[in-house]
Amino acid sequence: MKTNPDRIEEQIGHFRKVLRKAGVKLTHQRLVIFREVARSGDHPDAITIHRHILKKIPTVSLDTVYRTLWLLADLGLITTLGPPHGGARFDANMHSHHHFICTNCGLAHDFYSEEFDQLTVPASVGTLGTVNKRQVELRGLCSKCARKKKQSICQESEQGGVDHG
Amino acid sequence: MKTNPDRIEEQIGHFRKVLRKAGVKLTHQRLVIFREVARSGDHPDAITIHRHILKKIPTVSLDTVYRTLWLLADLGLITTLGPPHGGARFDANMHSHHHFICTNCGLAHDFYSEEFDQLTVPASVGTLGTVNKRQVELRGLCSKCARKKKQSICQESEQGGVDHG
DNA sequence: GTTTATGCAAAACCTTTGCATTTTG
DNA sequence: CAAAATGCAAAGGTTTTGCATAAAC
Repeated sequence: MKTNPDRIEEQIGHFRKVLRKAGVKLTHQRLVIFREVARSGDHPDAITIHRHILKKIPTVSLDTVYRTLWLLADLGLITTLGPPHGGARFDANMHSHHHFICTNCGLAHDFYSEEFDQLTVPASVGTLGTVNKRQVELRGLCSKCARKKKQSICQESEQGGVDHG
Repeated sequence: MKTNPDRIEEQIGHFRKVLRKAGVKLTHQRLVIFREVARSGDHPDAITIHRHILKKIPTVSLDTVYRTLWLLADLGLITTLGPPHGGARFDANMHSHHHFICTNCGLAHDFYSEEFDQLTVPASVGTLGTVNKRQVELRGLCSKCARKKKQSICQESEQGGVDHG
């Protein structure tokens, strides 16, 4: 489960297959961008990825990086951290709680669970730093978006829709 | 544990105390902004908060909302969802995994736990939507930032420092 | 009264979009 | 060769900053 070279090549095989199946062209840029995200274990943002890609393809543009990343996300080859795109979101609930997050519209709903509050921090995490807060993120499709998707298309929702070209 | 009026007034009492203790002025704007974040259970972004505040203080500016939100976060009165500010972050690790997130520098490190992979989704969440992914977020200070804080100030770090005035 | 916060305007970002050119299948 | 992706440049958003005015202690 590490980002070792063998695993990355395995992932790239899958990447090629998914692109072909989706009828999407396999360009050099797309391959290098995907490899970069797969290689780096620290969940970089678009600009960090662009900086790294520039060393391999000096002419690549930032907007290609963005377009590719959202394409890969749409194809299910990568995911994003936190709520789907948009600005910082704030939370005044300082009690131990957890979140259900809709990966389509960004809805974030609190819920409570004594079981989740008491999760034991794995020993391996101790070497990374000090844990102040344990929070479970359950990600999926909220009922509203599920309904809309069923009807036809999920284009609008309370917190803003999702659409990357 | 709901955002009912009583609980909010209780939170506001705490809010006043923390501001006084920190030697920070208690302005009308700050009070209204804090109350708005406390009131809304859906973790709004700055612009959504601003829109709501405008109904109560028609002259409030968006930059005051931002300044206030980050101030409240620094005072520990509110938190942010996901990695601390910055753009979208990408993850090519499609295996079930979990994150340690440094709330200071934004470092996000994967770790694995069979126990965490198998968390039982509470029944109450079923009404919100369909869960595709369960992911635990352990939040705290990474060892690098802890070291820097100890030395003097944590001003710089790999993924960008934190400093809101 | 002094210090601090606000509002304004402008700047600095990050992200997306339209279009001519290049590349892929 | 047709269809699609890239790079460029420009626009669209969001977030931050400097400074005069206004408000809190």
